[in-house]
Amino acid sequence: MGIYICSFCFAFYESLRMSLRHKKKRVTVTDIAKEAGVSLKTASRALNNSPHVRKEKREAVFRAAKKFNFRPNLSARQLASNRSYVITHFYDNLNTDYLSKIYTGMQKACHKHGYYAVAEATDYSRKNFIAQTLDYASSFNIDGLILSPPLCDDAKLIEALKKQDIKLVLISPQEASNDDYYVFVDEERSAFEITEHLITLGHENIAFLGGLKSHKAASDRQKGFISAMKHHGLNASNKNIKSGDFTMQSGHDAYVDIMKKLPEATAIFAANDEMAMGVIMAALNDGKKIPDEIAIAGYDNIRFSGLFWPSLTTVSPPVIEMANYATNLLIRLISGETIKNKRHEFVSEIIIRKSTNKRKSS
Amino acid sequence: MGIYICSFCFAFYESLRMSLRHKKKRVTVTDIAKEAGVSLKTASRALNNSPHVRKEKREAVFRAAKKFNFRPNLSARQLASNRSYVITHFYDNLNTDYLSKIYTGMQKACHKHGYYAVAEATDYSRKNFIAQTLDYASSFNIDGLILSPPLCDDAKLIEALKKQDIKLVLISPQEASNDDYYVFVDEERSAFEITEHLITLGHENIAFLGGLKSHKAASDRQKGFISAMKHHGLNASNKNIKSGDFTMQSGHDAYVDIMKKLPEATAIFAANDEMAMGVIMAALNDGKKIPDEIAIAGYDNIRFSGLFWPSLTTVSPPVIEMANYATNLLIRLISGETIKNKRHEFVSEIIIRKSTNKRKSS
DNA sequence: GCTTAAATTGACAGCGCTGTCATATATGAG
DNA sequence: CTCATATATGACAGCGCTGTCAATTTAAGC
Repeated sequence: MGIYICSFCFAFYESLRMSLRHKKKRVTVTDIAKEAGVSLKTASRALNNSPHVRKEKREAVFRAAKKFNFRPNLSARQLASNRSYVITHFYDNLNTDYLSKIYTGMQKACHKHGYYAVAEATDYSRKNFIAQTLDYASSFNIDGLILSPPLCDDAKLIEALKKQDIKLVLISPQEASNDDYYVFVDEERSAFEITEHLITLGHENIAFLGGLKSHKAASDRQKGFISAMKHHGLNASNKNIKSGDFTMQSGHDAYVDIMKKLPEATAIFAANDEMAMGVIMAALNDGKKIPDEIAIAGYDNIRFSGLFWPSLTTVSPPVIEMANYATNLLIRLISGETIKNKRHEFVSEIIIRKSTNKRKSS
Repeated sequence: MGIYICSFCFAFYESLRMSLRHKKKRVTVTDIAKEAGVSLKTASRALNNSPHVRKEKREAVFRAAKKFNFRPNLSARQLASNRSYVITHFYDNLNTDYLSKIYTGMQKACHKHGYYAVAEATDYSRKNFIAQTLDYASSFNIDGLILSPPLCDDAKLIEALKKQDIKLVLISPQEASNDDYYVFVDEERSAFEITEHLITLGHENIAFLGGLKSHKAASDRQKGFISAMKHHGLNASNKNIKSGDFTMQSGHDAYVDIMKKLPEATAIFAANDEMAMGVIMAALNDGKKIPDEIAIAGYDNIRFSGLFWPSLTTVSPPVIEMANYATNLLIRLISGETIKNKRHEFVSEIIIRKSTNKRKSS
């Protein structure tokens, strides 16, 4: 006769052992398969939306999964399929606002497909930057990468990643090659629209404050401004086009300059919100009432532009949606789907706040 | 005789097959073990810093790992050890600046220990918020959670997570129980110091602009202000203590109020940067020179405070370091280490910029 | 030297899933 | 009804690692 252990004690011992090992009982595909009366593999197929499963069995599997509140174990899936289910956003950018929005968009898409979203800061200026990036990608066995400016414009990096067979989707590249997948936003159009908004309000002498020349977005915004002005028979020349460096300070300085050379200006459109805020501060300091004496518009819709006083009329690029789309696209690429449209265009929203108003006839 | 396949063709076929299956050749622990002349398990132990490995063998293993540029496969590790190696930051907060800093700090710590950092937005107002959070944690098999305000103050949530045996570390909880692990920063001390900075500059009539009463940080900052004033024999009463709601607009309004009731004020210390910026704007609008006619200090060091014009003297809480420490602590907890100090205090840095200066004797 | 305890090591199973490939079943053409 | 073809299903191995536990080596004590 063996040793007798009462079932209660045994259960107690087991539960103690379990709790010590921190193992929670997991529901596995096998459990689901048993419940649904199919094989392990069929259950797996059903759960992965394979088309080769008969309707009744598929439904039985989903019923069982729901009943047991089944969650696939990602680690096992990763190991078996030799994929990481990790999508990384590589960035080198201090704009936390922008980064957070990208992350939010990625998350949304990743969550839906059982992927992990990871954001990874890189030091672009580092010597062996590309080698380190590749090293990282292979060590974490990254399935796909989202690249935002400025990294998405590094042709060498992109080439190296492609060679490693890592799927890529770019966000707002300055220029993309024909075989790049990317999302972008029509800057020129939005700049046109917000300029038109100012014109509709009755402004005729509008100054534009541009950004760095090397920055494609800045020159697109300038193009939009110019064409809106011309379209309405208004002047757009050196006299009312200035340029700054995207900082608040440069917005401040530009205001002073504009008021000296174009004192009749009743509106200023700055190519980014920070400069617009600099303009606002200089204008307030100058004793001008905003928006009654001077209307001010920005671009980007940074978080602060809504909190500012007065709140800023600006252009809001749909960064979250872009990142979400890009990530969905990336997941489809990873899954081996063939994709017709390698690029997708987004349109920004014009957000009208308190810094612009009808021109008061003086 | 079998079928003859020339080795060249075979190699070609293999490489084609590999590339089609997207399988890169992986270096595994087995390879390392062979190279180092030890068993698989000993190599595994060495790589995991187990103390039960002789020095020579440990070194041989590390040499081999280095030679082959070995990276452990996290999925396999996760699966075998029933841990996810994922640490998640749950948040419900719109302040992207703060979130990014926390993420950066987590990343640093996670990277060092082979963990993934994940940030997960939650909707705190949702009805079944706690159930959903638990569901998420179990589905992703999360090892540990970082909680920041306001989630770190939800006693019910914390209790539910603890019951699930999920390790927790809190960042800046309003009040923590004795068995919580958390990091925090001494707000009162920093408020004291920055007030003292203003006093040292010669200011005597200093106004304090507080925040929401319910916010512990705000009342700590106010305490620091009061004790610094008293310590230097200066007045701190209803006359020079106002309160706002942390918005720029409320800073603006408070300035107007202060100048009406305390026109002799030469310095204003606001309990957060946004209100300080509102104060600056109102002061500029009022024709005051900053910092010569009025000095202004804030609190938080949000990204914008350095870009503002004039740049803002403020208190910079070491959020990145706090998150990094919290994550390291969490990893130690997960590893089963017993920890003596459940709490860790941080001290903020006072950042002196252009918005404060010596009081000009009028 | 021998004995005993402690430290070190290795063999092996198995985590939960997917890929492969062989088998079973359904469908359609004649 | 038969055979060929397409579709659906399941058995099984194995991804790379860690936990368990037994075997081996080393150190310590006398």
